Amino acid sequence: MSRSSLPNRYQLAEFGALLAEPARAAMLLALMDGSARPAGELARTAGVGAATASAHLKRLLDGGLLAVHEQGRHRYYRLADDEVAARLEALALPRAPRVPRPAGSDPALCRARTCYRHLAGELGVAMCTAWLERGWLQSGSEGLRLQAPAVEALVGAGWEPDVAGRLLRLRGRGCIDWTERRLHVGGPLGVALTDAMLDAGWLRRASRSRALLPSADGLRRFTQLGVRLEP
Amino acid sequence: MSRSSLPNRYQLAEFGALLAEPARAAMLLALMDGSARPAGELARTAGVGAATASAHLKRLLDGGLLAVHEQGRHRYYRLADDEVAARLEALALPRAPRVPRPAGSDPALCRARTCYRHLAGELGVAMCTAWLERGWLQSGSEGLRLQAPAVEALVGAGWEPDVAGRLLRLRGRGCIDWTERRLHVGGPLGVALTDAMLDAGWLRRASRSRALLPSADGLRRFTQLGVRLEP
DNA sequence: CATCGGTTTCGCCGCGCAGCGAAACATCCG
DNA sequence: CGGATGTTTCGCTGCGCGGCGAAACCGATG
Repeated sequence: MSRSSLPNRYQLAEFGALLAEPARAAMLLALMDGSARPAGELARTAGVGAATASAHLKRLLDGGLLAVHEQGRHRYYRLADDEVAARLEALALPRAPRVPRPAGSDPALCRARTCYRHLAGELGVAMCTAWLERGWLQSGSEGLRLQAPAVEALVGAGWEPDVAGRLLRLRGRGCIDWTERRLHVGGPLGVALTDAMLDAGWLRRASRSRALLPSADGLRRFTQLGVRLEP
Repeated sequence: MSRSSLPNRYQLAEFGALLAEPARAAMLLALMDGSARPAGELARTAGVGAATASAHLKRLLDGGLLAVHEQGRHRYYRLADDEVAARLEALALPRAPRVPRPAGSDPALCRARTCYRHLAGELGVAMCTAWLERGWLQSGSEGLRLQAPAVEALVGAGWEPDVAGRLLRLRGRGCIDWTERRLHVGGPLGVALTDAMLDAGWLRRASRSRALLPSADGLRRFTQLGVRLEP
């Protein structure tokens, strides 16, 4: 049991090499808030092509800095663990104990966020739970389907009937939220629902993060539709 | 005043690139104890040629990770500041507040050490101070010269007369100790004195560090010669 | 003053790797 | 099923840079 475990020259060099490329550094920084992001988004963030990004992500994965979560045709990359995040933070802030997460991305402060274009976070989970409970969502062999009473309620809340009606033909997929570890509505249905909520002004995208901010009117509407946020 | 200063991708990549080469990583690790080492020694430690090492040291210097202290024809490199050391330690130990310095190199525990082949550290400073005070060392325009009474005392302490006598022809140079910030005897005289003390068994080299361990007999001899170590 | 030893500069070689486009592969969609 | 989208693999090109030997530079040495 050695008291202090300084890395040897090769371990240190290997870690440094992983940071040494601006594209990789950009990817790591983008993931510092604990989010999991698909390869394509990281490629755009880093400013490189998809092929290049894939190679970088493979290196970071092999190097143990990233973990991957496969979901359909997407591959969500995130930092491997808190230790990696702590190392990266240490490079920036030599003496500070821990840097607080950016407010917009802190799971405790961010009640809603996008999970690749559909609503997730606390609000997404609450909506899924409530609608399953009252039968507005039905889970079948092909996934989640929205039911007619939900459409009526949405039209009653001001949505265009054709927009709401189209939702009946879309399938949803149960998606486990990273931070909540509970189910929410993904798939085409989840995306369409989220897009419609954005159009209706119930939600607003935060500028540079994946956070979604419910408006005051949106919160009222959600309450009307049976979706309650715990205080 | 931004509250948390995460580096941008280029700063992070630049720092990583400096670590990315095993030779550079070895140099940095060798300097983690706060020591200042000449370029040649670092080249040997890293296992590369002098030319290659010089290029690496230049990069580390330009990158702000090292500082250099020119002393005659030697160039002593050390970590630029505590912040750099803290960063490197953080890479190894994500959560530990600070790693204690290796015992052998801790200035508080190491009473004597070599400053490029001559005696430095607490013991070196004490010897220089005492001998200047009692006139055994004289500071002239050409540097430090040992005086006859010192030679007599050394012969009385068991040194060969010709070994001790040769010291009269050698010049010493006042050398500021890094950790003590006080004068000690460097130059040919300092080296010859140190070599003779090693031969006489007053000092012993520590295996893998620059520490010098005075023997029990050595401590007695130093006391006889007017050199007192503060407790 | 001639010499020696430590260090840096210069010139060259060769490897590693980042970047892209094209193509292959997988998944999802209506 | 056929088209669309996200991702990885493959092949290729070019740059960056680590390595060394030779030579230049400088201070120290006797």
